[in-house]
Amino acid sequence: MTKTTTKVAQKSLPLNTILAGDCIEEMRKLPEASIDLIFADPPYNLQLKGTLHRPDNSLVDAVDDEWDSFSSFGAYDLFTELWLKEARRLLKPNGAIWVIGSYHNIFRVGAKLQDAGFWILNDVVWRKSNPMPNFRGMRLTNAHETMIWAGKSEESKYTFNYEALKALNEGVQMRSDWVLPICNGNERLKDAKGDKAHPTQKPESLLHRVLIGSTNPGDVVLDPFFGTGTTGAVAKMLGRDFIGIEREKDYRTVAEARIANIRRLDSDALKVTTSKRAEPRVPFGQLVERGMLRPGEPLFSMNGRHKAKVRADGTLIANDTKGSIHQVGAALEGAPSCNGWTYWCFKQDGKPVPIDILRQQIRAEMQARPS
Amino acid sequence: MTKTTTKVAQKSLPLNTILAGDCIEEMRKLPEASIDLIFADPPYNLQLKGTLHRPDNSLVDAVDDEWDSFSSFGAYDLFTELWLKEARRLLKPNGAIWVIGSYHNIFRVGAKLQDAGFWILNDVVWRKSNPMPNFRGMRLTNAHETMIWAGKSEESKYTFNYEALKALNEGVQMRSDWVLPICNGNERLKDAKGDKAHPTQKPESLLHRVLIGSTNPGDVVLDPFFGTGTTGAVAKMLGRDFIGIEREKDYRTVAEARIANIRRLDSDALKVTTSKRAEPRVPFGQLVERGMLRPGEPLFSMNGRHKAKVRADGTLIANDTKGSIHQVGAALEGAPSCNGWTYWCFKQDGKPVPIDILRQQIRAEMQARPS
DNA sequence: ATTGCAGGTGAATCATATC
DNA sequence: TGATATGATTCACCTGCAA
Repeated sequence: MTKTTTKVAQKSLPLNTILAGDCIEEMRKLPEASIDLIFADPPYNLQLKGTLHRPDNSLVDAVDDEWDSFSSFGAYDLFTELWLKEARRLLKPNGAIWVIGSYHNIFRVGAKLQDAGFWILNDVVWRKSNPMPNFRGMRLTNAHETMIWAGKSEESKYTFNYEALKALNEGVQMRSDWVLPICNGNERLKDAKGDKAHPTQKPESLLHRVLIGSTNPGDVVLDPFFGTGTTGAVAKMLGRDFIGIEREKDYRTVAEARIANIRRLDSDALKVTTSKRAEPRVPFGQLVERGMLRPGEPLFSMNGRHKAKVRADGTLIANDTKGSIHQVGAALEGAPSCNGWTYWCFKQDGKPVPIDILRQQIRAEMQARPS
Repeated sequence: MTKTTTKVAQKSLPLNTILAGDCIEEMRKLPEASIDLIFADPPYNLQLKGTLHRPDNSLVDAVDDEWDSFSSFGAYDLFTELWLKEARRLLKPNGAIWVIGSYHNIFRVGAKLQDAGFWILNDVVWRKSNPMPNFRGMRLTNAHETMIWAGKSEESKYTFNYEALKALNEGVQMRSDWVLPICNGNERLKDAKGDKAHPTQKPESLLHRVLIGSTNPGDVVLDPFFGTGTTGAVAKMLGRDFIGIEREKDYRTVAEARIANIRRLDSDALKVTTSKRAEPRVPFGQLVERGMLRPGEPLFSMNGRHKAKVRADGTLIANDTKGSIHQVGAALEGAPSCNGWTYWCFKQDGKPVPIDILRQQIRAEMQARPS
C-alpha cells in the first residue's frame, strides 16, 4: 500500500507543530488533500450548556430559540458539520479519519460523517479494563467508548496494515473490540498542583494501535482536538509526522514538553509485518523459462484429486481444459476462482512440493539483486 | 422500582399475540402510554453490493432481503423517525426502549432517538464470542453490535434491576459490554428445507439480559420488528407479556410455533451467561501497546545465547528472523516450536526478568476487574 | 463410548493491476 | 471506463461420520 505524496503540499505543511487556535479556522488555513489520517477526539459534554464551542456565532444564534429543549443538539450538529467539512477537505483521496466519542455524541457524529460522504469502515469499541464504576447503581457501568474509522469516500484506497494488527493480536485477525486500560499512572500528565492536566487524556496504547493499523511511516497525521498531545507523542515515536490544533494554551504547553521528550524509534523497530499483496508479481511462465519446471512436467492438485501438464508457454492442460494455473484450477474444482500458486504441486524426489516454493525462490533472488 | 399499572389500558391490549402488518400502522392502532418496554431490531440498511466468497470459495449467505433495502440515508431516516414517533407515543411515562444495530444504521437511529426526546441511559456493546471473520483481510473483524437503552424522557423513572444483573455477573456490577455467542446450534430456527428461518435471529441470552435488567414480571414488552419471536419467547419464559408486530407471514408462523413450545425458564440457560471463562490469552503485542516493553528494546533468551529486538507490532527481529516471540525463539534454537513467554527475558535494573512476569501482571488486572 | 477430521456457517457495506 | 486476469484470504463453533 504505497502512495505517491505531493511534495509541494507537504513542504508547506506545519509538520510536527501545534497550531494555536480554533480547529475550524486553523484547518481552513491548511492546503486541501494534504493529510493522510485524522484522529479526532471532539468535545462531547452536551449536558453542560455554554461550554460547547461555537464556530459561527451568528448562525447558531439564529436557530437557538427554534430548537427548544434540543437547542444544544442543533448547535452540536452544526459544529460537527463544520469541522467535518474542513477535515474532509484536508484529507488526501485515499485518506481516512478516526473519531472517538461516547453515547452522548457519537451517534450524532456518526450520522454527520455518513452525510458528509465519509465511508465507515468499522466502528471500534474501546473496552476499558478499568473503568469508573457506576456509583449510584442506576445504570450499567459505562465501560467503553466508541471509535469510528471511515475512509474519505467509498472509493478511497485506505491504508490498513492487516498483517501488523494480526501480529499484535498473536496471529489472529484483529477484532472490532479492543481491550485496553485507561490512561493513569506515570502516563497520566499532571499540572503543577499535581492535578490531572487534561480531563480526558487518551492512553497511548489506543493511538499506537490506530497508527500502526492505518498509517505508514512518514504519513501525516492531523489531530484537530490535540489536548495534551497523545496523538503527537505516539506519532513521533512511530515515525509519523503530526499536526496538532489546540485552543487552550495550558494544554499546548504540556503537550510540547511531552512530545519533546519522546524519542523516535529506530527503523528496525518501526518495521512491521507486511502483506503478501505488496510483494512483486511473478508470472508462472518464468518458472518454465528458467527451467525450474519443464514443459510436459505433470502438476498435481494439493488435494490429490487432479493432475495437469505444463506447456511451453506457461499454461497448463488437463483433460479438455487449457489456461493459466488459476484458470485450470478453478475449472477442475468448479470454483469461481482459484489461487494456482497454492493449488498446484510438482514432484521432487517422489514428494509433492508446492509450486509457490519456486515463486519464493525467484522473489528472494529479486530482493538480492533488484532489477 | 415498582410501578402502578393502568388496568384499563392493559385490558384492551392484544397481549401475547403477533400482529400482522406494517409496524408503523399497527403501532398507530394501539393505545398510548400502554407499554412498559420496547425492544426493536429494525432493518440495518446494510447496503451490500456484490457477492462475497470465503477463502475456500464457498459463498457467504448474505442478508439480501427486500426488507433491508432502502433507497437512501434520507429514506432510512424518515422510516426511523416515523416508527420512533409511534414507539414513544405507546410507552408509559416511565417506559424505556432498546434498539439494536450495527455501524450501518445505529448512528442514525441514535441521533433520531435523541431528537425524538428519548434520553439515552447506556449504549451497550454485544461482543460476539464467535463472529464471522473478515475473509479478505480488508478491515477489522466486525465482532460486535451496538444496543441503545433509552428512557422515554429525561424524567422517566425507568426500571433497572441492578442487583439482578450484578448477580448475573458473579457479584460484580454489570458493564456496558456483554460477551455472548451468536445464535446457532439448536436455538437457531430452521425452515422445512433446513435453511435458517430468519437471516438475523438474535440469541435468547441477549434478550434474557435485557428483560431481566429492565422489566419486572407482568410488564408489557412490545417488539415492532418481531421476526421469529426471540423477544416473545424470552418474555413468556420470564413471565412478561409481549406484543409482536411482523409483516412477513413466514416469520409469524415460525414465531407462533416457537412461542407455543415455551414453558418456563430453563435454569441451565442462566448458567451459560455466568460461567467462568478459561484463563484469558494475552497477546504479546499488548505488552508493547501498554508500554511495558518499548519497540526497539532488546530481549535475551533464558540460556543467554540469543538476542532479539522488539518491533512496534509485537513481533521480534533477530538477525534475519522475524516473527512472533514463539517463532523467533524456535528459529534461533532450531526447534520445531518454542514457548516465547518462558524463553525470553528483558533487562530490569541490569537483571534479566522473564517476560511472562508482565503477562501475569495483565492477567492479575483482568482478574481483579473481570468482564 | 471417544476421538478426530471433514465440512458447514454466521447482520459483511470484504481486491486490484492491467489492458 | 469497463472487462479481464491474477491471486489473496478465516475464527469459533457446530454437526455428522469414520476410525
